[in-house]
Amino acid sequence: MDHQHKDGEPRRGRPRSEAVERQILEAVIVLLEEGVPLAGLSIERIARTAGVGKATIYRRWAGKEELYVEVVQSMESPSPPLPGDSLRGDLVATVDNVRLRGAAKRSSALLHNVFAQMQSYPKLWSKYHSLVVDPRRRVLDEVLRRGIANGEIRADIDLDLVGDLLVAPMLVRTLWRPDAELPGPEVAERIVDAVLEGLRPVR
Amino acid sequence: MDHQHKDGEPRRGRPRSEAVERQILEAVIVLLEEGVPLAGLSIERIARTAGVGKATIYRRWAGKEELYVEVVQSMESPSPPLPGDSLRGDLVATVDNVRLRGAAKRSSALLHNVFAQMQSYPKLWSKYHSLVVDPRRRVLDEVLRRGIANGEIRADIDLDLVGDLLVAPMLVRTLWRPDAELPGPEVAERIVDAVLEGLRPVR
Amino acid sequence: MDHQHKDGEPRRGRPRSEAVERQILEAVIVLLEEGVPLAGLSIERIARTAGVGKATIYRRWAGKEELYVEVVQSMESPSPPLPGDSLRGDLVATVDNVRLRGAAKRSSALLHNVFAQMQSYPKLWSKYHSLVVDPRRRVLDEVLRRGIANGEIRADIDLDLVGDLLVAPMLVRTLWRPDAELPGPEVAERIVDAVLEGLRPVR
Amino acid sequence: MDHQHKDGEPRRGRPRSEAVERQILEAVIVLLEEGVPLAGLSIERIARTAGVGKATIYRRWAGKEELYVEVVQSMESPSPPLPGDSLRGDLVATVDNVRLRGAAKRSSALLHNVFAQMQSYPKLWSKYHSLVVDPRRRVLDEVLRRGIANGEIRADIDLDLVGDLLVAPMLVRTLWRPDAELPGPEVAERIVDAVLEGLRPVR
DNA sequence: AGTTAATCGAGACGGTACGTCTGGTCTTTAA
DNA sequence: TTAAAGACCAGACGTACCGTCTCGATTAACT
Repeated sequence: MDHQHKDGEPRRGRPRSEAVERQILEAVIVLLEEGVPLAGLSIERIARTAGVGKATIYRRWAGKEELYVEVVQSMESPSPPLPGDSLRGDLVATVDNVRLRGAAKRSSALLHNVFAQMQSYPKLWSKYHSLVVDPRRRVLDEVLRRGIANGEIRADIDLDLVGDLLVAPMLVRTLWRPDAELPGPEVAERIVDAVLEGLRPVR
Repeated sequence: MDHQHKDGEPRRGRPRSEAVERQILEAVIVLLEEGVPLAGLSIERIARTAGVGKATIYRRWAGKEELYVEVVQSMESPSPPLPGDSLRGDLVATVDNVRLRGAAKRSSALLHNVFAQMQSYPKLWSKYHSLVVDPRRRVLDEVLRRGIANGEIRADIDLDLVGDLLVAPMLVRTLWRPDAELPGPEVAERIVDAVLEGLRPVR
Repeated sequence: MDHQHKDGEPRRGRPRSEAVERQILEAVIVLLEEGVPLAGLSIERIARTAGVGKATIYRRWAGKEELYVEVVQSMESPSPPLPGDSLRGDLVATVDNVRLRGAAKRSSALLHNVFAQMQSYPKLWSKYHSLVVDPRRRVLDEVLRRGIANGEIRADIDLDLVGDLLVAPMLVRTLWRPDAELPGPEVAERIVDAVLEGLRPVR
Repeated sequence: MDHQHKDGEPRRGRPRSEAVERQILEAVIVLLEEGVPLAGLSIERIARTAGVGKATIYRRWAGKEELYVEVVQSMESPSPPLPGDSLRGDLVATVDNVRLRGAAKRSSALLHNVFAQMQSYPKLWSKYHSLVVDPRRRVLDEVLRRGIANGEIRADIDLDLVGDLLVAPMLVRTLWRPDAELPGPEVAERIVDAVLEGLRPVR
């Protein structure tokens, strides 16, 4: 997000304050937590809340949207390590990682909204994908590939599709349900089991 | 959407023009198709494009959002009848119905955006759910229940979860992928087959 | 100042409020009387004081400067009629008319400042000239011409120059002296007498 | 202008660069000559043009206005010596000295503007008076006093008023006329003659 | 030769105003 | 009563300056 300079150059003038950067991100989060609807956020109001000049925000981000990506990024919890004990265990952990947990849960409505808004800005959406979604997807792919190598998963299957089968239900339940009841930790297990076994009755 | 009067009363004065109503909805669609981002739509601009006064819009809808629901609704294709030949056939038809087809495809970016925006307005989101999503879900539930009755699907399964397993991957691919490559008609088949059979190798 | 429409056309839409127009002009005067320096006036502040949206000001005037001309114009006292009894009497009345009197005196600092600022905007300065300065000058010219016709003034003299000889000292004393002691009513008489008689000792 | 230190003290640290001082003054003149309106001058722009940090300007002058006095001062041509041959000759020389000539003419618009602006800042205006206007006025007073002593000018006359009669017309023509046609060298003669002789027809 | 201290260009900082645009409401004339 | 037009208050937009404040790098004079 820092548009300041190509490194190596001597970087002149007063350096940007990191404290100010944190104040701004924090202000956005605080406002959303206070129930201000995303549409009610304005650069002007964010600046007022953060006790910061508008130019100080524009110096760092080109607009609201870029600021939002960074807010979301700053709230993402890092992927926990996989248990590694079994295929099922690894899949459950990976799928569960899609749920909103920890800091990200400070306000589920927050992420709900920020995500929604982000889709209106294709560039940002794809930036978020490459920064947050893709790395997680790669972890999932690796787990699945190991499962195929072990013979635990049929080899004649499209990894990309399977990824969606596992992750999409959790995403939809997390971000799309109007009732906003966030899924609990047992949901990942149920999704993984259903997808692994299929719907056919046990033969 | 019409806030005009309780029916039965004689309704005096100049009647509202239905042509104007169509002009307004059409103007929204035209603007979105021209690539105007949803955030760039304003009542002012819509009125200008439709050749209509702002008040004429406010007289019909309480705001942009309510107008958007009507736009989306006007673009939804009605659910086609199920083939009814087999469980797999009915599931494929139902899942495929989630894809953007026909009029809805006039501009996929359009729906993509309107959906995104809609999530920011919880009331609208739930209204859309009850109008569009829920009826389709009920159709899907019915198909699955018949499958259980036939013995084609195991009975010990949560219908709601299965619904998500089938629909969510299609939704995510349709609305969330940044590359915006819309899924083709074969995707529904692949999803249904994978979910029916599971990931386990054939025994 | 009204940029609205060529008359004759039917003029549609809500008409501009004259009350609002007065509120705006009054707000400028009130602020200046409160001692706000001209440099401290901003459209934003004027709008706030007048209880008016900024756009409402910009709809009428292209900027601060045009607004100022109208303020000055609205404060100009109309030229009083000439006594007509004698050349000297008419000249004294005309020169005295340059002094700040009546409503214009509400705050001498006001005009002092508005004049100063106006000089920075050549277009306005010349507009003010044609609206306010020139008509007065024409009155003065007429008085002088009558004086020449009567034989009370030498005929071999440049009217324009004489105009300056009479008016400039009063202007300079009114607007340029840093001590800001405004000239009293006797000054016009002394200027006229000195200019009429010349500096030469009485022969 | 130098707010640095009471002289005599040892003054440590890097001394101020005189070159920088000249660069700044020159930058102001260059910008004004390029046709930038005075209102378009900003400390930021002056600093940019001079290739200088903003603080370097503020270290020397408290604001734009103080800088302007120094610019004007640096452009004033020193009063030329009086011819001393006759009363009329000395008066013409003195009045002519009010005209913009020589370096001051580099851009008449420049002084025109700087003067105008200066009136908005009473402190500066009076500073300019004591530095530039008053000395000239004292010269004029001396000439007039000598004329009275010689019997060339009537003794019953207010010197201050006469000063204005002579100087004001030239000032007004130089700084106030919207057409900006600067007076030529013959104007001083005509003013002096008219004031000396008066408007009465020759008896 | 090293220290001290004010200077330099650069540019970040919290503010305020700019002139434009939109949101909703209100007020006019015409149909 | 509705329609189109457009004025109205409010307030956000992104830009430009204000005057102050750090930065690292000079540049003397004083140790």
